[in-house]
Amino acid sequence: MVPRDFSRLFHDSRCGRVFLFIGGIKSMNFKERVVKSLQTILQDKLDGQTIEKLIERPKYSHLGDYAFPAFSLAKIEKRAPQQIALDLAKELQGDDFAKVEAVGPYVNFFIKHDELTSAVVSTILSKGNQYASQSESKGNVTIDMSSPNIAKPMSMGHLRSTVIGNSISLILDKVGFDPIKINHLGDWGTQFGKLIVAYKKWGSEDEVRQDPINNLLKYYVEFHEEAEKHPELDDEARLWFKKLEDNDEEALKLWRWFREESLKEFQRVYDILGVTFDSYNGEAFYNDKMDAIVEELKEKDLLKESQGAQIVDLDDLDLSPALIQKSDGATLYMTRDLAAAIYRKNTYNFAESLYVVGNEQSEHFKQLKAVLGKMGYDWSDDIRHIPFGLITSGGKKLSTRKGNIILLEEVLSDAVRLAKAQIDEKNPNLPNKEQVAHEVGVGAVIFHDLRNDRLDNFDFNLEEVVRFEGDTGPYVQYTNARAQSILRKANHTVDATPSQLELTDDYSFEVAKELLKFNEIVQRAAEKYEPSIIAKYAINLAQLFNKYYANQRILDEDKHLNARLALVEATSVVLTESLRLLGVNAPKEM
RNA sequence: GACACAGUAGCUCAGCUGGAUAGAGCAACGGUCUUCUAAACCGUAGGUCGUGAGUUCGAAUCUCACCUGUGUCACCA
Repeated sequence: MVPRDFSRLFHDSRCGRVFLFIGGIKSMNFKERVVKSLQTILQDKLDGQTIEKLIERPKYSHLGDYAFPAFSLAKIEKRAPQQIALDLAKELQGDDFAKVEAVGPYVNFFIKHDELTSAVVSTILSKGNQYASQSESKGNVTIDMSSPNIAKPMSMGHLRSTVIGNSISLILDKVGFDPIKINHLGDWGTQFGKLIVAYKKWGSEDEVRQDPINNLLKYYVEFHEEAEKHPELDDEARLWFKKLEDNDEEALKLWRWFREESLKEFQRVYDILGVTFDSYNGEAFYNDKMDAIVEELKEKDLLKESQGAQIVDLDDLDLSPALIQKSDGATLYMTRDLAAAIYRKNTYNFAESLYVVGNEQSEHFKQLKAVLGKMGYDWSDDIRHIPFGLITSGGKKLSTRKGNIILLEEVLSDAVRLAKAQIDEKNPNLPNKEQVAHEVGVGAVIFHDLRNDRLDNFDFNLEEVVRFEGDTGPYVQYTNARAQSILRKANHTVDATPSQLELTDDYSFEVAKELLKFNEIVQRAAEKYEPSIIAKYAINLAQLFNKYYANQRILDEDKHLNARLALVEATSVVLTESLRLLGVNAPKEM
C-alpha cells in the first residue's frame, strides 16, 4: 500500500533523480508528440494548431491510440488520401512510437504501452487526489441550489438541484474556483397566507409538533381542495400574507415556527446526502431589499405600467415582459431574484453566478439577465442558468399541491435498507455494515441522478434508482473496493520510479489510457457544468479495470508485481476522486 | 399558436468541437467462482440513429422543413 504522505516520501527519497521524474511527467502529453512529429514533415502545408484539431482518438484500439486523417491534405496536394497516409506512415517510422501505420486514409499512431503506463501511473501516484486539479485561483462562483419550500417535504425534484449543484461546486473547486453554495429557501410568498389559513381552520399545535412537514403539507393540500369549492379562501389567504408582510405579530410567529421546524427536517436530509451550504438566505431575506430595486428600476426609467402591474418591457429582446410588481403592489419572484442577484454581486463579487433550477424556468432566467443588463450591470453576462430535466411519476408532473410527490427521505431510506440487505447476503462479515450500507445506498441514488445528461427528463422508478448492478454508483464503488482489497492483501509499498511501473499487456494499457483522460474529463465537466461527464467516465474506467482484474492475475510474485499494484493504486485514486466529485463516498470495503 | 428542450436496440441511456465497423447497462439466452470480493467477467441475440431534403470527400452529429412528446408563455415559484 502506498503510504498517505506518499508524495513527500517520493520527493525526499528521489531528489537525486528529479530530472528523470520530470521527464516522465512531460512525456504525459502523447498527443503533442504526435502533433510535433507530423508538424516537422508537414511544415509548409499545415500548421500545428490545424494538425492538433485534426488528430482524433480511434474508436477501436487495433487502429492505434491517435490517428491523423489525410482528407484535408488530399485537398491541398490533390492526391488520394490513402496514398498520402501511406507516404506519411513511411516517413514517420522511428523510435517515438511503437508503430505508425497507414490504414486507408488514416495514419494510425501506436504509443508504446510501457512508456504511457509508467508516465501516467507515476504522475497519479505523486499527485494523489490532486491529480487533474488546478491551483490557479479563478474567483468566486455563487451557486443557487436546492432551494426547497418551507412547509413542504423535499421531493425527488429537490434532489436534482441539490445533488447537481453540489457536484458542480466540487468540480469547480477542483479547477480553481471558490464555490459558494446558497440555499435560496422558499420561505416567503402567498403560500404562507394559505398555510396560516389552513392551520387556523384545520390544524393543531400538537400535530405540527409531532410531524411538522407532513402535517403542514396535509393542511396545504387540504386548502387547495377546499379552495376549489370555496374561492373566498384565497382572499383570506391573501389577507394573511399581507398581514405577514406588515409584520403582524401572530402571522410572524406562525411563520417563524413553520420555518424553524422545516429547516430541522431539511437538515436531516442534507446530512444524509452529505451536502452543506454557505448561506441559507432565502426569499424572506430579501424582503427589505425590494423597495430599493423597484426604486432603482423607476430611476432608470425601465418600469412601465401594464394592466395595473409594473413591468419591464423586454419586447426588443423577444422576451415576454418581466413582472416586477403586482397590481396590488406586492412584489414577485422576479423582483426577489433581482435583489438577490445584486446582493450576491455586492457580497461575493462573483466571477460567475449559477442557478441550478429546473428547465421549466429557463424563460425566467433569460428575463432576469435581460433586466439586469438593461439596468446597466455588465456582469449580467456572468449569470448562468444551469437547467435540468423534469422528474415525473407515472408520466405525470410532480405537484405538491395535488399531493403527487415522491418523498426524498423515503427513497433514501429504502436505498439504504436495500444496500444493507445486499451486504448481509454478499459480505455478512463486513465490519461497519451500517456505515457502508449508508454510503452505498445513498451513493446509488445520487449517482443515478447524475449519470445522465442534466436535461434528460426521467420517470421515477424506485427499482431503477436503487439498482446496484451495471451502470450504477455501487458498481463503481465495488470496483474500487476490489482494488483496495488487492492493495490490502499485497501489503507492499509501491515504488513509483517510472522505470518500475512499466507494463506491456493490452488490458493494463486500456486502463492507463483512460487514467490519462481524467484531466480533460474534469475540464470538460467544469466547462459544461455537467457532472454526468464525470459519472460516465467513472463507469468507463471501472469497466476497463474490471476487465483487467478478470484477465490478469495481479498478486503474482514476479518482476512486474510493483507495476501492477501501482496501476491498481492509481486506478483507485482516480475512481475515488471521480466519486468524490459527484458527492459520493468510496468505501474501501463493501 | 410562439418559443425552449427532446426523439438512437424491447426498456434506460452514451456517442466530445462532423470522420474508419453506431456503443454501454437492464431485460432474454448460454458460459465463468479449489486462485486477488461473481455487486464481477466472457459470449449470443437485438438498430430504416423520428421523417424528408440540404451542406460536405464524409452526417447519429451541422442547416432547413415536417411529424411526435414534454415544458413555458403577465400578476405562482
